[in-house]
Amino acid sequence: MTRAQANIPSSPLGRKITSYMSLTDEEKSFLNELERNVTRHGSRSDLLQQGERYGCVRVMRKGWAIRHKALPDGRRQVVNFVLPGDIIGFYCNLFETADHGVTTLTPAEVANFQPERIIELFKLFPRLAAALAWSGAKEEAIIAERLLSVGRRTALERTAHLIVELLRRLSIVGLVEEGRFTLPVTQEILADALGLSIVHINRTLRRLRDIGLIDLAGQQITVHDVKQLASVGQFDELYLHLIQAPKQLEHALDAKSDRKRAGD
Amino acid sequence: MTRAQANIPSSPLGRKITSYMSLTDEEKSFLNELERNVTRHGSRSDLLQQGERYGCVRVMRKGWAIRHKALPDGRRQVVNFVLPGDIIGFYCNLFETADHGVTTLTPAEVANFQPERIIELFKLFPRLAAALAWSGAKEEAIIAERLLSVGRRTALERTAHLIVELLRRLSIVGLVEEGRFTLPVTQEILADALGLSIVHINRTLRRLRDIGLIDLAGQQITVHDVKQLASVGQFDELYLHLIQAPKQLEHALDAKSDRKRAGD
DNA sequence: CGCTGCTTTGACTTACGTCAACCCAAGTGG
DNA sequence: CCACTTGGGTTGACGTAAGTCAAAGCAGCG
Repeated sequence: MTRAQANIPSSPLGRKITSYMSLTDEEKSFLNELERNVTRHGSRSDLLQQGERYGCVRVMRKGWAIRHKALPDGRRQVVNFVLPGDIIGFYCNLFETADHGVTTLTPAEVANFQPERIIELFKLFPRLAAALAWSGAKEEAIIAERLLSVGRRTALERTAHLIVELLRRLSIVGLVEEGRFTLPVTQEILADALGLSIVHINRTLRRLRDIGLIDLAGQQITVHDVKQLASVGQFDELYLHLIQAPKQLEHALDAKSDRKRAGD
Repeated sequence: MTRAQANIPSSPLGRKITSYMSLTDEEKSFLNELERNVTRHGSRSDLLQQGERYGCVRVMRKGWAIRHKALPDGRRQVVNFVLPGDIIGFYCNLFETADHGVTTLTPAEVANFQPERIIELFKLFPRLAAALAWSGAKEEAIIAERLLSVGRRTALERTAHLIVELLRRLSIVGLVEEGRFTLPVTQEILADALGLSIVHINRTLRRLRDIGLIDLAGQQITVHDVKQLASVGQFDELYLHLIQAPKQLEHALDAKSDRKRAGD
């Protein structure tokens, strides 16, 4: 790996981490190296099936996917959306078998690497390990917030909340323009994400349109007034933990990792 | 720290990890050291309040607690139950502020340590770091399963499912005897955990009693036929990931950590 | 041009929520 | 020792948000 390549993290994962923590060259090149093996997948293809043995760790480079769980009789719950830059069940890879499936919603570009490399990462780059742990914690926070939605918010609130969440998450990776973004999702999938029936989601979206909060044209959704939509969904920024620097992390790691970084 | 002390992990956390991965003396004593500072709390006391800055990392030694999120208008969702041996929002401690609260349900004994020590742990004991990551992943899996419950299971199924989950989780730490265990929980809390109203939980429990699947006497609950209750709740062992050894983890860490462990 | 997969809408059903009592046990204080 | 409160549990009557069923519209596509 060349030095030049190492300096600019070309990996979405690297870019994501860089956004809240500065990386050493060694770390960057390790990440780039990790994401070297990229595969392409069609729309609606299973990257992982519930009950299957885990294969490799994956990072979403382009496209959308969902993590979902199903009951024996077919009822299904979408646990989370996998957006560009997201890791696909990072920790889950430590498990023997998958307790959920992962399916693409669009054609997707995915980076793959062996789980052993995670262990390697834990040993060689504790800062990266901690950063990824942080990232995993954010995922948990998102799922917990969805649980709050499904358990305690009304259909209208839930739907509004999800739209704002996606808007915010997509903004970070630069996929929103003036409140407009692509939502490559059928109403069935929205229903499964929000614990509603397909018919009810339809009516709820219609209501949001009628109120004038959103516009839907095919897969393009436009949010006219984020503030208002957020307030309908009782959206509280807190859980996304977008605040750039987890100071504690940065501090502690910088201060004491000088030994390891002496070579730079 | 004495050598003798180091050999037997007296910490619940240590015991938990030992159950699926053998620890070196160094690792054990580090864990024991971590849990040295123990505090006691009354029933119904907040260990952490939503919106508050995180203080320290906590491990539940004795007693129950809940992690919960609330909406501005008071509606509340219990995200998870914290049982003896559980870490309280391990990763969350990397965040600036808490997006959820933690409240004890019983008098509790809690071990506390500074978040910096996690960083230390990441640097000095990658195996422990990975083990804790695994443990965090299990927590995420539990929350995801609860999301499936709240989103897609009926009230009866949900309730049955939760009871079986608690039964299984408590068995691991030896708190179940012949299908009987203490459930230090009001119906209001059950309702908030399952996204139901308090009245409806009451009727649902009654139904479970009428069918003869459970017995409730005060805070003692007895499960007569776990198999049947599990089938009512569409309970699938998979998500708890109780399978002892995460082989991959154990393997990878053992094989390559010889350098570090040379001293033993 | 007739699939097939998705959305939309109306009519009706139902699981679950709300309201409002009443019960019971465990304090607690006069 | 007994009133009185307080926090929970239990039950009935009734309301409603959301589900189900069913049919019709509407692309895209071989």
